[in-house]
Amino acid sequence: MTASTPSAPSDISEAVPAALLGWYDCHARTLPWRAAPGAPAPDPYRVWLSEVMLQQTTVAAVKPYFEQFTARWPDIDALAAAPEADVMAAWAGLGYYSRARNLVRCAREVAALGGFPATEAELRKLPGLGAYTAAAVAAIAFDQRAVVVDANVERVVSRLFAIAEPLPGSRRKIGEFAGSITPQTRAGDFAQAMMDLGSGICTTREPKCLLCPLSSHCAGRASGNPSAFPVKSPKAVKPTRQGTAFWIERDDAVWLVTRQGSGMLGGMRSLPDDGWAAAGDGSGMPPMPGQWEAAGLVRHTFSHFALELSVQRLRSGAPGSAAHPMAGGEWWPIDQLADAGLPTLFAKAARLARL
DNA sequence: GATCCGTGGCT
DNA sequence: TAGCCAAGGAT
Repeated sequence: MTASTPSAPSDISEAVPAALLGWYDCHARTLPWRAAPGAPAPDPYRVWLSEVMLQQTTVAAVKPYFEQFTARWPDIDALAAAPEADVMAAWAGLGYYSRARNLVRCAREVAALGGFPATEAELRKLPGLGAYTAAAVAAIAFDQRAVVVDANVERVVSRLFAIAEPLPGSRRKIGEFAGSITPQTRAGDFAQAMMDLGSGICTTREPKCLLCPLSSHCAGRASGNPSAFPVKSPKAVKPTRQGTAFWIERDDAVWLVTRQGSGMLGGMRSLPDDGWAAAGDGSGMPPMPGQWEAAGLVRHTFSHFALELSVQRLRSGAPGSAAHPMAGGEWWPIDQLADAGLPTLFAKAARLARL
């Protein structure tokens, strides 16, 4: 490294982090899981929990869940001791439910270890921690120098260096450029500063270059059209599937099942259905004979397909007149349905059936 | 590398 | 408003 004055660094690998951290010191967002710029690192448990919740999920959606989780399970030992079903129900509505299953597994592993490992490589071995989350926790909770690359960083770096190669093929190149501007110190602040910049300034549409601390270094801005970066491959169109869900009611209770496996909504409580998740085109066959009535249609869009869910309702008459219609479920009091932890699709279906 | 896996906010 | 997309991970 050639000589350069700290006040006016000439090399981009020094100028960019210096400018970004200076901006962050004044403009950092205040978030429930975050320490102030320059402050000691926060509790690794809270950093980890927030990072998992924030995977593909907006800050606005995460905030209430983070508050509820930390109030109910204030530390790793409390979460490790929680029944998995309670955690799944508490996660309901947040989506990507494999995160909740891995959250419980991870909590139990970490509790058995006596605490979180403090290195990126060890963190990476834990369930639910991929390259991004391991780097983020290492940097934010343990002040380890780690190259943290999420969608924000991909966007900022793609613009800063005007990377023409489209995602996802450009990931390796983006990682190398990100590494070139990641400082040796203040790793956590740098990572969070990149995310704040990507979230509030270097936004997907109409980036606010006039407010950007990196604008003078930005090749994307110099190109005249920073919004053109990152270049992305066209995405596939979502097919539409049809399915049917069944509202079976008796004695002010409804029959709920718990979904098996790790597929769609795996491990979550739900209404019985006709297998649309696996079959792609549900048979519509009810699980038992009776006077079924159409309660309506729910339209719901998942990550990779849209669903038109027909909701069929059966009010089976005299209380206690029949045995359970199926094995593997439970009668749930309808006035306590909010506590069942139904994923959003089935919460919509239940709302329809109760009208 | 490609595919599967949710949801809600924003424009 | 209908589409776009967000602090990704597992397989």
